[in-house]
Amino acid sequence: MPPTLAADIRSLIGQLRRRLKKEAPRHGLTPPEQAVIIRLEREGPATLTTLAQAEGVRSQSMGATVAVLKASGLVAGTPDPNDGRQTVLALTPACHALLHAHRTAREDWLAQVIAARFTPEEQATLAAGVELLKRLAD
Amino acid sequence: MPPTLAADIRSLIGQLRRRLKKEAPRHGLTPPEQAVIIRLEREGPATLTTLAQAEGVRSQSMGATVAVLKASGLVAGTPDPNDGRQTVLALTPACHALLHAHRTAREDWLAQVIAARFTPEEQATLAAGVELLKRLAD
DNA sequence: TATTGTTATACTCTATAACTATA
DNA sequence: TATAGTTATAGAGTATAACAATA
Repeated sequence: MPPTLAADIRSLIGQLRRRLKKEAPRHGLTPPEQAVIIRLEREGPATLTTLAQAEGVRSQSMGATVAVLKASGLVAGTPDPNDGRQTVLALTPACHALLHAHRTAREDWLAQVIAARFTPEEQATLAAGVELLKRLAD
Repeated sequence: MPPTLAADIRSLIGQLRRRLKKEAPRHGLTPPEQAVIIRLEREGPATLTTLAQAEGVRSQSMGATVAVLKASGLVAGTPDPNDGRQTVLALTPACHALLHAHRTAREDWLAQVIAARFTPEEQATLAAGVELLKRLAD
């Protein structure tokens, strides 16, 4: 049974994606929207093009995602004073507050499952595996 | 920085999905189609409902995926003699031949990347991490 | 009645192409 | 010309709802 690992990964990605999507209604954010918020929180303000490159999508696709977040009041854009073409995107104070409330209430389904159903050793293995999978995405 | 692992996984899934999709044109199969073929090869013939449950999608969605594979001549359905409602789906000889040719030609992009860019130790870590991620998909 | 599978329809995510505004 | 971003359009993947055929 040779190419098991590659085949496993292919199958796994689709299933995890659907699983995450199924939980999305809990916080009202789709997976791509979550990814953008996570990135802006960790790495600070960014432009549309930068976000698109980081997530591996076209600027048009990222534009659609960001437009929803702007309409929800979670992300705001301010014009770059040095370059009139660029808009710097950042999380709003309301979004920061929501993230904090969400975490203190332990509402993150995925984080809870990881904490509840995996031993510390397994969590370490999981983290190591995730780091390696990131390399596959490049 | 607490919920890093969960956030990493969320971000990772989307990126890996887009990466796999980008390679799909090489073999002419979309990720869901690949998943079905992999499953039928490993576990043998199955019904539409069984496949849908195993992949975590509705039977309507699986029906659409299988319809494409049937039209391509990779999957064939034969009526179950015991239960007239069911159709048993299986890979065609042509599909088996394609899979074999594909593997001997080492054309699987993902399998090649794993073999080339990961040490045996890393591959073991990767395999362990993938097993744990499978549990998350339940 | 319950189950298998199909048809119709809609929404999300992403892509390509064509455009505007600024550099 | 080149880059940042927008608008228009299309396709893949999946869902819900309603149905037909068989058990």
